[in-house]
Amino acid sequence: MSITAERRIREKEAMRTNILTTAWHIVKEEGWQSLSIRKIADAIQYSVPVIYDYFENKEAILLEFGKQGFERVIAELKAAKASSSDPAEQLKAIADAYWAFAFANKEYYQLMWGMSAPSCEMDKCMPERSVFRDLVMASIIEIIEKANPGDAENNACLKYHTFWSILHGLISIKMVAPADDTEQLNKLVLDDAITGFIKNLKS
Amino acid sequence: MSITAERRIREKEAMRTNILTTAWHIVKEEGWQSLSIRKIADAIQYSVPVIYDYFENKEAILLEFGKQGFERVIAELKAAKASSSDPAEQLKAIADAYWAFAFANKEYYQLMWGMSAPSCEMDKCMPERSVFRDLVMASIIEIIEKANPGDAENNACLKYHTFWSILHGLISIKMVAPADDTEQLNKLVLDDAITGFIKNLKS
DNA sequence: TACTTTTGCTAACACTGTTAGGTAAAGGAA
DNA sequence: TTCCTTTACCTAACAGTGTTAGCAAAAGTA
Repeated sequence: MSITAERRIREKEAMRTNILTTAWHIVKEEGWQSLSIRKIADAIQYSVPVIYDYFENKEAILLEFGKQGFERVIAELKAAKASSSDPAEQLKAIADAYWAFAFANKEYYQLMWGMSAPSCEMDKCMPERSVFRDLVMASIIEIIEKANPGDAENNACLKYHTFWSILHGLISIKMVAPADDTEQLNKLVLDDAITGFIKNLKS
Repeated sequence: MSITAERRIREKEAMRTNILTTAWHIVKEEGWQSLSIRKIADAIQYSVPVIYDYFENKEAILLEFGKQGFERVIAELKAAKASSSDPAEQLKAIADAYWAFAFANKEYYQLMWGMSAPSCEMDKCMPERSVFRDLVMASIIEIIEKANPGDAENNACLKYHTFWSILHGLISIKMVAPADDTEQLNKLVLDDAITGFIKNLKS
């Protein structure tokens, strides 16, 4: 490969990330609803069709952000799990990390869980979501089984589903209808549930 | 009021409901994303601006459906509560009714909880959602307190939040990423939680 | 009959996502 | 350097979207 070809690949990559970061700025300031190809083109000072040299269509851009979101939250959940070896602490850390991610990056969360604009088609094009689910499920079930070694396998599965639906439920309720006085209450709900999952702990 | 004026009011009302039912058909067949004023106008065989004589804008139409959705689900939850006097049965009936409503009317549920197209602005224009929340909260807390007369008031509130976040969490997870093998598991999660809320029952 | 209100339309504006087709620059080969 | 091909980029357009201005015809009222 010639020297110029390398530079051109580099430039192409730079343009791609330029488009993405510019789009992200727009979304952060105006929300998913008002992200448009023309706004991106204006912001990067190129004409509209240039965008289509780097992304097949608008959905491809959204998909890229969806991927990013899942990658980031997976990383943070792994870190949270690794922050302790005590099952209850691990579950609390995971809940905290997921909660923090959701509200520090509402745009990601909205996109990932279909709470933004054109997310109906997101389903098929989002293997990341399935990967995320399986990963989280396995990880949490492992924690719960470690804490309750005598339990049947079904039981851990049940507790995982309960844990995860509480977490996701609290977050998505708060995200769609924010009420300011439920902060402590929500923490309490989670803590209560977690200690419930662990109360058969051997030690 | 003259006789013709009565008829004209009646006709105006008929046109309004015609617009709404036509829009509902479109949504049922093609989803929220592809509901447009022009499609409605085509379907009712009128020109586009006629729609604006009956609704201020598109959002007003969506809002009307949102209102409808909340009214219906409130009615069904009331019926569910009235179907028994045993607290555990009441909670189960409520969970069942809410679950059934969500999946029998996905379009309503998506609109009501911001899982469709232009729902970001829905917040301000949706007192129905607050009314619904307060009503359900009071109703469920009453059931839980009846079952656990010795408990502190806080405890019932906690249990309500847990119950509702599990219910909403399970539903919205299943709605955005449908997995077919979780039907029984989800029921089990709910039943388990409910018996947990009631286990201090006096009788 | 004359006047007013309502009803409904055509046409347009300002946006969307997307693409066809052309131009000029850049890269590689002789 | 010259020729050719590829890439980069643009203008202009198409088919949609929500929304509105302005006009013609019908209906109601006096």
